[in-house]
Amino acid sequence: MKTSQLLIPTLRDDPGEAETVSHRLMLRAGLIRKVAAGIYTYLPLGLRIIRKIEQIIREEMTRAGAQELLMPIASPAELWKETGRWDYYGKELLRFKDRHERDFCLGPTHEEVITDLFRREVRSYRQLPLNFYQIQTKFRDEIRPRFGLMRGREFIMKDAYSFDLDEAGAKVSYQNMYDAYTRIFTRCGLTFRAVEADTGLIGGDVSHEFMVLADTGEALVAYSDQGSYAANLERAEVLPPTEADTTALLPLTPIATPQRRTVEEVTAFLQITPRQLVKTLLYRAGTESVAVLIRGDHEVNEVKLARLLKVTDVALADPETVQRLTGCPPGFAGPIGLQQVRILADWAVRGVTNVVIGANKADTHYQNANLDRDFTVEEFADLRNAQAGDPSPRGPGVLTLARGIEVGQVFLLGTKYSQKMNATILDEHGKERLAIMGCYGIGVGRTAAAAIEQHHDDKGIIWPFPIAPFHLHLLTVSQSEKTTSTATRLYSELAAAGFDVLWDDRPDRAGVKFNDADLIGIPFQIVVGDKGLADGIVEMKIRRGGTKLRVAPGDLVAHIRTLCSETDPPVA
RNA sequence: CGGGGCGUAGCGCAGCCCGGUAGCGCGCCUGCUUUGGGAGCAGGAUGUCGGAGGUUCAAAUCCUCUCGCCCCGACCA
Repeated sequence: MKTSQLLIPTLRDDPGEAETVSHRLMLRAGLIRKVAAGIYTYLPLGLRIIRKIEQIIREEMTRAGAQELLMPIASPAELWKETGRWDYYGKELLRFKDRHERDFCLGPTHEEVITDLFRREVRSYRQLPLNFYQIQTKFRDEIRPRFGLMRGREFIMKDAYSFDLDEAGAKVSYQNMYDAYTRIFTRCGLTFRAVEADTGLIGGDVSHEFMVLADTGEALVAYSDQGSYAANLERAEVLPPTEADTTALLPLTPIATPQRRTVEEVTAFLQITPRQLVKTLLYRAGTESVAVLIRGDHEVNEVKLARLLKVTDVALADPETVQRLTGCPPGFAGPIGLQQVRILADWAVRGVTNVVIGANKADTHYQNANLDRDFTVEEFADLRNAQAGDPSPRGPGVLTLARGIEVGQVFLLGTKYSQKMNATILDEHGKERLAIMGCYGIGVGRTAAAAIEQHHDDKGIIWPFPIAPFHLHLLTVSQSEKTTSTATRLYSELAAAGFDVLWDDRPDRAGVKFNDADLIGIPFQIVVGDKGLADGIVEMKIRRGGTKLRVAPGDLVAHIRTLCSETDPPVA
């Protein structure tokens, strides 16, 4: 295609609204434009990238035996009420009424719709396993959309749903998708890691997230430096401490700590380290309040806490509640004499002696508090975030933390949806059984954004070849008849050889074209101009690394073929 | 929802404190020259100053309300 016929509104300046690299470059390279917060138009170049990623997804989903269908964006409330998610999903679910005052929502995910289809249309185990997928626009009314396509409200998602007769089959389907995702992200040229994940609102038992490693990622990943263990920090397990602290117990002593509330303030005031202090945090979990004891140098993992308490959500108690339960303002709560709530503790609290704790009295702490002697704990559990240096919970090594962008997630759902919606099939004995389900998502736009986060330099984007909007960027830097005719010939030769070619045929100066080309980031630039043609060559520039080559026009196709096969990632 | 910031030409911004005919750079249009890393000269077009109300002889500027957007946090496939 020719630049003169495409809308590619590149920007010289960084738009003020964008902070992250991918958001900025997507706007500057003319890939997207914002319509409202978290809602974007894909311009021609941006759409081509989306389509390339979709194509890779389709090929791999087909290879994995999944079949494509397309569900509606709007779905009726009744289906959501069947599973309870009409109430449970909260404000993220965008609801509206039709002209008959019937409740509808825009689909944030499609378990209900696909399960409804399945129960109506599939009767026999002979038809299983089944895996349906679609690539479709989703809507989630996110609290805070941000970073362009990274966290939009409206976004393109590939979602797949598997149905099996039994657990064993479901696990095969799950692994099958896991493998397909690995191929997809590899083909997209991404450095990623599959990590164990929490299941959140979707539910189910087993889940992995595919994380593209990047400093701008919103998620934290803990992984073993030597073994294969890797998990989202929300999920990463921490083993109980193995060594007992045998320090001699000292007498419990109250101590005035005026206005010292935080771990930093108290430890600085008493000249102790954070691990010599045990925090007492009051949480609201459903209708209950609980106290959580945790070492001063640790952080409570609220996902773990919620899972232990079997609630969907926990939050720190507000100051009034703290005052009511402990008799003092926040900052001085402690386990001694705490009557009205259950006291839970992280494993690590068992391994420390002579610690500082709050005294449930304003401006007062205790020193040398000791478990069992001075206070008791109802239950110990893994309640903290893993930290760098913690031993890997499974396999060798210690944990390292890194940031990641979640581009995909796979879930083994079990019967969570099939049970609520009564999606049954007949087994070989003619008996009804609940289908075992899995679901699998990929954020298409987010994958594009993640690719930019991983592949760019100070001049612009450097697209991995397989998802580049075009393979080759033909730049004519002279307006002469000779240059134009050579370019015209090359343009059709390269297209005939199977390459997607963008020809910058604008009458602009060379510098403008070079800068735009670097910004847009097509992997190979081919520069045709009078200067080179006088020597009988055209110039090739490899965007990644900037290597320049001089090639005779007649050798160009063969040359690019060789280069492509050497490029990392290779042509699919 | 809490905290912070911003809405002035297509983009980036100044002007606002201290009220007095709306500016700069880039881009855009016309012409000429130029043409291998964001050209030069000359001429030109483009604004409900986010919106509503108020104060005032006079509001981009002061006051009130409101809408939108960005960032941090809470939240989240």
